[in-house]
Amino acid sequence: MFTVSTEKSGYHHGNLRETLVRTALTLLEESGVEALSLRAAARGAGVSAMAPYRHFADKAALLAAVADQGYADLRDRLAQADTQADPRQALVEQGVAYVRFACERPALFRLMLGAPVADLAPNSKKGGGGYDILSTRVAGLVAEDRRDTAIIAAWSLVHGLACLAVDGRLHGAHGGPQGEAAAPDALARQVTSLFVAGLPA
Amino acid sequence: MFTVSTEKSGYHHGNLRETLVRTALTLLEESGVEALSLRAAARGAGVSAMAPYRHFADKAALLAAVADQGYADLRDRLAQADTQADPRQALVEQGVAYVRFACERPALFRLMLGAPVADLAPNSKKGGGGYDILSTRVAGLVAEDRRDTAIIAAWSLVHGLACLAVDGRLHGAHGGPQGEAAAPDALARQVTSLFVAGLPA
DNA sequence: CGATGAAGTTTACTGCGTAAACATTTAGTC
DNA sequence: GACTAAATGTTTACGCAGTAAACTTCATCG
Repeated sequence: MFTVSTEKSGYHHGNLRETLVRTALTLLEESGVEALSLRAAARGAGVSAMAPYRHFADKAALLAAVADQGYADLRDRLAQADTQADPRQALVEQGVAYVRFACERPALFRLMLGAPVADLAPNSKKGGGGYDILSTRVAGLVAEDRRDTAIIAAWSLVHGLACLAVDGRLHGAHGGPQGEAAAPDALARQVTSLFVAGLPA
Repeated sequence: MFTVSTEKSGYHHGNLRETLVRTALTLLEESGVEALSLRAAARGAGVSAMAPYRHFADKAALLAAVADQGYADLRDRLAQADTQADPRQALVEQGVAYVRFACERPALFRLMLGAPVADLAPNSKKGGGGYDILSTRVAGLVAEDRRDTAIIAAWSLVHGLACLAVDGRLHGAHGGPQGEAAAPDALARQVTSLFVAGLPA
């Protein structure tokens, strides 16, 4: 039997894999993607530059592991937001939660839902990250023949708003002189409300 | 007066800046972002590795120049799509054009509308890339008090769908056994139609 | 106790972005 | 036409990145 020792014993770290993922996530969120390198993660974990290769095939594999953390988090948030009496209200709250997640953790959000980094993240596609929570909620709101379209539309709407907000494309040439855009939270609520209101029963 | 000689004369290239942008765009679209380096662009232009620095402050500046090409292209496509009698139809066509652009030139689309690369691209924000075309069309469809919301919603919707399609997140756990997702074109039409239909007059 | 294999280290190679110093050409002036 | 300055390319060099290969340490099992 093997004990997954959490101690470090000088030479052997004991818990490198998890430490690397944690370090990488911190690096990502505090200094951006461009600061996230295998070597930097190794440094942060107090280990030699090549050590990560004992736990990850390559950089993409580490990124995938970090992304997976994010999928679980996002899923939790959506599930939390979905606890509303009114189904339409629940959908709106999911949208707000999605956008809020993106704005609070932009680099992680981009890693998770931007250009695919590897096929190694189990939850990277439609099935993960709480997609089912969103789609179930939408499915309960529209007739079966428009169900698929409505689900994709709902996801597209909040995903698009999240991307635009995260990438700073909602400020500039809008209303006011210097276009002080509304907080993404509020925007998410308005936009998803508009969408939900227009949804055919 | 100065003649912008298009000839190359051995040592002096004569037209390096434009050649670099063209080469970079080709590299980007044929081999992806990761293949697009200053050095690769220089190689493609048949010039030394440092030559690009005479025309671009850094890599970000070159990327910004490439992106600007894309903004003009996208703008043209939206303008073209907007030539429809029925204003709602015109909006739908704009959405389809937006998504089609993204799917046909995914790497360029990501460069243009993904994580901002520099503030050097004149059209990178809301004001460029045909944002005004979309927003004008939407503005004509809804009452003034919901105008701003509707504009952002419309952009979010098509932008989100474009991102999801480009990043391959519309396949997988959907309808069919292996989820043969509908063509993004068709999806775009369905989704934007649904949105337009639900828009309050 | 000694072998085995997992986990870490060192060394090395290539490509990248960038800075600095140098070389070549073109343009503009006497 | 020769002289000079500015623009444009080139060479050299540095540090950092990802990764491959060979070596080292150590915990475990027979």
